[in-house]
Amino acid sequence: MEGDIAQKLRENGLQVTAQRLAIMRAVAEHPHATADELIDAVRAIIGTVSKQAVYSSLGALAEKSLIRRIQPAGSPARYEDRVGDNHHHLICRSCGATVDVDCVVGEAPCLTASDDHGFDIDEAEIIFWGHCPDCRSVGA
Amino acid sequence: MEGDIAQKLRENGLQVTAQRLAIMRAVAEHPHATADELIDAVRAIIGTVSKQAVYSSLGALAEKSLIRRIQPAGSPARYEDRVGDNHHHLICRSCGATVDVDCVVGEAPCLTASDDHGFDIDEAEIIFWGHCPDCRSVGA
DNA sequence: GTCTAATTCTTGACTGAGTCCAGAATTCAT
DNA sequence: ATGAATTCTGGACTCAGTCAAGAATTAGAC
Repeated sequence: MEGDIAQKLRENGLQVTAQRLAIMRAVAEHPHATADELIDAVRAIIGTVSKQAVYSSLGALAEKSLIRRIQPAGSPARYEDRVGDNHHHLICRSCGATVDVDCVVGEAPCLTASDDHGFDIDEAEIIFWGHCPDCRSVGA
Repeated sequence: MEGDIAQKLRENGLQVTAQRLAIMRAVAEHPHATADELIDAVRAIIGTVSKQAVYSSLGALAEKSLIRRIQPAGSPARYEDRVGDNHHHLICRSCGATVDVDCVVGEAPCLTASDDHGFDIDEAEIIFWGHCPDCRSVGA
């Protein structure tokens, strides 16, 4: 429901705007999409948006953990809907395909570093790199 | 020894050039440096290099696993010397400080995904995000 | 419903990191 | 020494993302 989203925005002190609702919808409908792809998706929903509105909303939403941002090496940032369940990602080196992978040890295991060097760690980001079945068969 | 490096290059089918030797030295002397910082470091060693030479050499060296490239979100790529020992990184969200962390479970544990989706996985990249002691005390 | 302050959006210029290209210079096997 | 292959130089260019100023929208107070 659109209402749910509006409420989540309000709960986090964010104003409810047509752009943000559309962005949330676009992210939900296009998991792992880039900002550029989301701009197109949002335009398909409400006609027009500025690049800036999308970037700043994605930033605000990510900050409030309503969405999650992942930045794989060699690729622009991607956004997803699925938050709060410590899952990781598996990315194809040749085609960039991105899939979700549940956490190896079940319960946020890797969240603990062997030595935290005095840091206050709040997130562990894990990316598995490899080649997807399609690209392997092509010999990439 | 410079000779060791030259030999490693040859073993991997790469030609030995002044630029590459200097790049290897620069990476060794500046762990976690960005390409830009390395360009400066290389210039300090051999006087001049083109940006391109550095980028392409870093690429070739990383491909042969003579160095490792890490690409933290929101920061340019960084390079390091320490390869082959499955260690991870801990990065400060505010100042970008990067430190090495040994693997949590000792022996490349996270290298196994719960479900590989048919992918041929060759690397697991783990980045811990948080705030370093300095930035915490400043209240960042 | 109206008003006002704060937040958000638009437009467009701009930066930073990295890539592409063509020609010149080096390396290295013979 | 010689020639083929690799690597380097320099500069234009792309792509992702940021900055800034003013216009528009939102939401709480009346």
